[in-house]
Amino acid sequence: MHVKITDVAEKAGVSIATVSLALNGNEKINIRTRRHVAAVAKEMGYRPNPSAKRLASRKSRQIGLVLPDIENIYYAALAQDTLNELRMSDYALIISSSMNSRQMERRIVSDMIGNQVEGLMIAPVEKPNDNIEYLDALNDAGIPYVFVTASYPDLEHPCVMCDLYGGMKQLLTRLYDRGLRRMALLSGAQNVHCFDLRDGAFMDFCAEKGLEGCRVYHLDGIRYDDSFNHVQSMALEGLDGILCVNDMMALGAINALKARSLRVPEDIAVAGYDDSIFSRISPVPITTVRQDVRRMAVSAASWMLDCVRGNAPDPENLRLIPCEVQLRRSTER
Amino acid sequence: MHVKITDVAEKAGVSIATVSLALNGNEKINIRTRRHVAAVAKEMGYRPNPSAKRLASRKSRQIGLVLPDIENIYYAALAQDTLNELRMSDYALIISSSMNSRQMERRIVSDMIGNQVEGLMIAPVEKPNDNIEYLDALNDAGIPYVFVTASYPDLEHPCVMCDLYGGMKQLLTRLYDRGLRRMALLSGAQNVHCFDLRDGAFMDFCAEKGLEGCRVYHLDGIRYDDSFNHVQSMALEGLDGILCVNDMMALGAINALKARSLRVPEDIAVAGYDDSIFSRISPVPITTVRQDVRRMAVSAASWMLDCVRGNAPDPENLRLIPCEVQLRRSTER
DNA sequence: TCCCATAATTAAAACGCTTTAATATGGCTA
DNA sequence: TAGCCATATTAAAGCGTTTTAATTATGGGA
Repeated sequence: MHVKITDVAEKAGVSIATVSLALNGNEKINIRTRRHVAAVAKEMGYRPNPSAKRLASRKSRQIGLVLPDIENIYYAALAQDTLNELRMSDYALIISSSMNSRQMERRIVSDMIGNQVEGLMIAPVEKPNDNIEYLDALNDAGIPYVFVTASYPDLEHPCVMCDLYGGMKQLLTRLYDRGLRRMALLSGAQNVHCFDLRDGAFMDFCAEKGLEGCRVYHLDGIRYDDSFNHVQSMALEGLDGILCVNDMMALGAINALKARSLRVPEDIAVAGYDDSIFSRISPVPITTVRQDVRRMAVSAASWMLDCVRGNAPDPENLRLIPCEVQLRRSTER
Repeated sequence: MHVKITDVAEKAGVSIATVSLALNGNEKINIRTRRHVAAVAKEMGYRPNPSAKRLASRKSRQIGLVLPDIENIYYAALAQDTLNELRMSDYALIISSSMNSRQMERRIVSDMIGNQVEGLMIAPVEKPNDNIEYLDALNDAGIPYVFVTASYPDLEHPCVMCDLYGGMKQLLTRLYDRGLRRMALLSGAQNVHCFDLRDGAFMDFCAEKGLEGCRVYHLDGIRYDDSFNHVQSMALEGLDGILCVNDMMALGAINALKARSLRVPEDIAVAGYDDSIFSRISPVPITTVRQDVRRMAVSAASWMLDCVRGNAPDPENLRLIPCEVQLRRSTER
């Protein structure tokens, strides 16, 4: 039914060892033999059985990507970019999504280990203090991993992420220059690194400048409704700016402010984060901070490929990726 | 290093055949032995090598999902739902995205075949008239497939999708009842089934009601900018409604109308499709048609699982899934 | 006690590839 | 001409399971 290596060997008049070596481009095999074998294989439509290949070579040729939420536009972009990055390699990408559940994340990682991925790229739901168990499992199994969209300097894991702290600082500087003095940050759950970083930048900045009355709100969720509902009922006295950890939330804030008959940016400025489509479709274009997701994907994938291929991974790939402020009308006063 | 079946067999005091059969729940093995083996395996942390398993049983235990664009919220939802649906099965889902390129789609399908998926779920970029080549390949390889979010009655392929035609008809009926008589439909490229269906419903409806001056525009893309730019420059005389094939485009239309100092819905009504987040975050909540993506994913996955498991697939799963109109303010006059 | 049917277990043959150590070939040198 | 060496090829031993046919218990009836 299916053509296998023995068929190719027979037709090409060589041994299966030669076919295998030739097809894998082994230099030991005479170049003319290699070409001949390749031609015969192609003619016969030979496709090596991946399971057999994996078993014999003890490599799964698979890399896992664990996402918190594939329906989040940001992670979807990460998935697409990673897919593209690995497409030309001989590694397949196995994508999974935990729906923001730590428990699910653990199960997924466990399944990935069971499925013998050679490496794992993890965009963690939370700072993995109590996830360490699965890191142990990864270490025990000798599976290289890299955190994406997260960074844990204190835990010394390989991480690639954008400089959220720096991005927030830059944004604040620009807003400060525009005269904003009392701002609120609508953030996500505490102890989630990507929020903690921006919370920290916010508080540090306010402390540096001696700004009073600035405040961080930790919302339960980071969707449109979460910020909309919150802004609808929050105390706004004296506030001249609302920052959000993503653009969709910023849009929620804008719409809630409008519902309260407040104008953006005249009465109050609003800024988002990520430079996603939401910042551009807003009735008032939203000032935001651009994250270079593509570059993040490329760095993480390159690092991962180095690891699984046994090359010395380039530490350059683990460097923080700078963010860039995009000023738009929502903060022009 | 890694514990394998021989280790378990030795420790349990049985043969590897017994271990294999026991672990796979074969009734031939005494229930006590099964339990004993299971206990030993668990204690030793035994995880069968998936490659060996796949090779020996000649099953890859993998199902592929080919998407046109994973960054599109609609397909991302489909991916998540499918992932969830297969999670409890013993099949892994391999997700890939073609970035709306037919060529890429072909390559992906080819790679999936090479990777020996047992079944394929395809959300095709275009009506597969010239894709038939890869369908041949699938048939030759005996790989069952099902189209999702697409339906080709004339080609007689298994398909699961929402009733886009019916949904559009329902929407038009509601709008007609509200007095709309001259409408424009902003659609996507021709010969893409999911657009063709709605275009057809639109034209059929207009013909039935004898509406003059209704018109379908085939835009190059179906993103925000595509509709925004189009509406910015299109002739609006006498038009009382603009329909779009998704909510993001409807939002683009609304914003473009606003830029032209036209009010929605007072001056002109706007409707979208999908009932996505965009219809709710709009300054004017958008009337739309809800597609039950989850149900579509469940149906497709169930059908696929039946196929790969060798069960007779339930034709019920291939039935058109009804759509539901969501009336919102953008069409209230 | 013996036999036989039945239940439970196992030996051994795949599965289709990789990889290593060994073999064959054919100059070239001494 | 024998001996070497470099190059090219191959035999054969895995890799860790599943699966089938064969073997070995088990126990109830004659």
